[in-house]
Amino acid sequence: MLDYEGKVVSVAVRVSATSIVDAVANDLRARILQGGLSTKISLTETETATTYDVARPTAKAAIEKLVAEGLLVRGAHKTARVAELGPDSVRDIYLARAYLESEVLRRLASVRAVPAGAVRANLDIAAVSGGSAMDVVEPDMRFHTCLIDAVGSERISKIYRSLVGEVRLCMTRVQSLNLLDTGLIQAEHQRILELLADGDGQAAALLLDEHLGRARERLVEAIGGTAGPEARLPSSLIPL
Amino acid sequence: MLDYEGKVVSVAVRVSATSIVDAVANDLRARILQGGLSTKISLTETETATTYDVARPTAKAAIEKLVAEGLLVRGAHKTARVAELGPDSVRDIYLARAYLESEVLRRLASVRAVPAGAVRANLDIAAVSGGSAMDVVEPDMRFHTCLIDAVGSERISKIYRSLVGEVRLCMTRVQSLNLLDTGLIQAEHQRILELLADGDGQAAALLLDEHLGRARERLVEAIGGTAGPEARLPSSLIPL
DNA sequence: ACCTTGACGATTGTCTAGCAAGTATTCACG
DNA sequence: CGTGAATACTTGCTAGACAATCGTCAAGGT
Repeated sequence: MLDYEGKVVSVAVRVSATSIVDAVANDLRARILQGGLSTKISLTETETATTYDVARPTAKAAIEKLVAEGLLVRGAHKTARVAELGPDSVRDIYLARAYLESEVLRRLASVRAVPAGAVRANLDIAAVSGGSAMDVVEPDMRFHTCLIDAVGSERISKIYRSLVGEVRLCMTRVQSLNLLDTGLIQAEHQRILELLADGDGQAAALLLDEHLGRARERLVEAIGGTAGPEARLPSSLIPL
Repeated sequence: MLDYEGKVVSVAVRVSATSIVDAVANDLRARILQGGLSTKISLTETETATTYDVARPTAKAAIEKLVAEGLLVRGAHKTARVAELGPDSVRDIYLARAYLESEVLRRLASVRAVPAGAVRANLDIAAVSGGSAMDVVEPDMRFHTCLIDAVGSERISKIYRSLVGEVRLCMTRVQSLNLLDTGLIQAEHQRILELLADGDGQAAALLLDEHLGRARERLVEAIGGTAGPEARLPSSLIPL
């Protein structure tokens, strides 16, 4: 269950000599993001310790790591659970995303920078057009992450990554991910890249606001909240 | 040394029933931000445990908390030290600040929102005009924090607070804080607030970029780097 | 003289064991 | 059926210990 065979062969094939608590935290995070853990079941320290065959302080540290990341929530003397992430949290996460990405687009457009990774990610979105809707999540995330990383700021990238973790967390809550048309996503991404090449940061930021706002309200609706007006399609792209 | 008398009276006067590790982390953070700890001295786990009279895992948790905040750095099996924060780190921190605050100003201007707390903070800056240069740091920080908090996003505020912690950390490295004229700071803040009231987000964002860019390069120069061209005064405000 | 290697101290990572305190559940009783 | 107390469970924290690793430094070989 853990990619860590015993304790003696800590350095065998992998160059990454991750600590035990990191290994536990990583596997736990993967299980959470994959949706294997519901918000109802409780993540006891002793329970996680026994499942991973580690001591309780180690499991405790791993849990606290994930709590700091926002994927788990825990009160004092209370057992940890997977974060709830209701409609208000989703809106807050997407608002923070929009703040970061809007400004990033403006600054990228001011130097007419079109990140190569984003172009490739958008091509990958088109490639999986026929597959499952879940397969589009990864390239979609990669597109936005590449935009953020293009500014070359260590802290901005770190901040965005924590937000992405929460986004993926609330996406696992939605089983049917047919929230958006793949073609629409790809087309809007393409337009954003074009606007970057044109140096029109203002238009790119506005389009991104639309893009994220629609995804946000669709996600809110899928979680159980009431979708806002941003959920509707743009008038120029409504299918006949 | 710790506002926590023994272990039995965990709830005595303070309403804040902080845990022991939080109390240690808070006091440690205060000492770091106050400049009481240099980057040269090493923060050993056992050392911290003995000074605060707690067990080693408790001190370890507190140290790891501060490492996660970015105030301490520590490699594997290596002792923790106060973060170095050279010129490149300072530029990265201020870049992230600028990204967040620029977009915040744009959105605040779009609804012509002028946060009352920011107005008050700027008045406080003018009030301490005759005092020490160190006294202007607190209202200055408060001005910018109020702008961020005005958008009402829990995550954006949290993100910004972590950046502010790092800013204050590298400010403690500079003993002589005569980096900027108090009058200039106050005047630019005032102009930003006016632009918010006018709804001109673009101009507010540009002025903020100048404002932060100048502070950033002055700070870079003060800690040993070579200041960029942003350090100079605006042509309209150069004193005769 | 320089480089490699070995040893040693210091520090961290992890474990075991346990006690105290707080929370949640359950069960008896009115 | 509702309420309060007893109980089990979980967490917060401590003490002690051992292994692994890093840094330094000295000894030895080339």
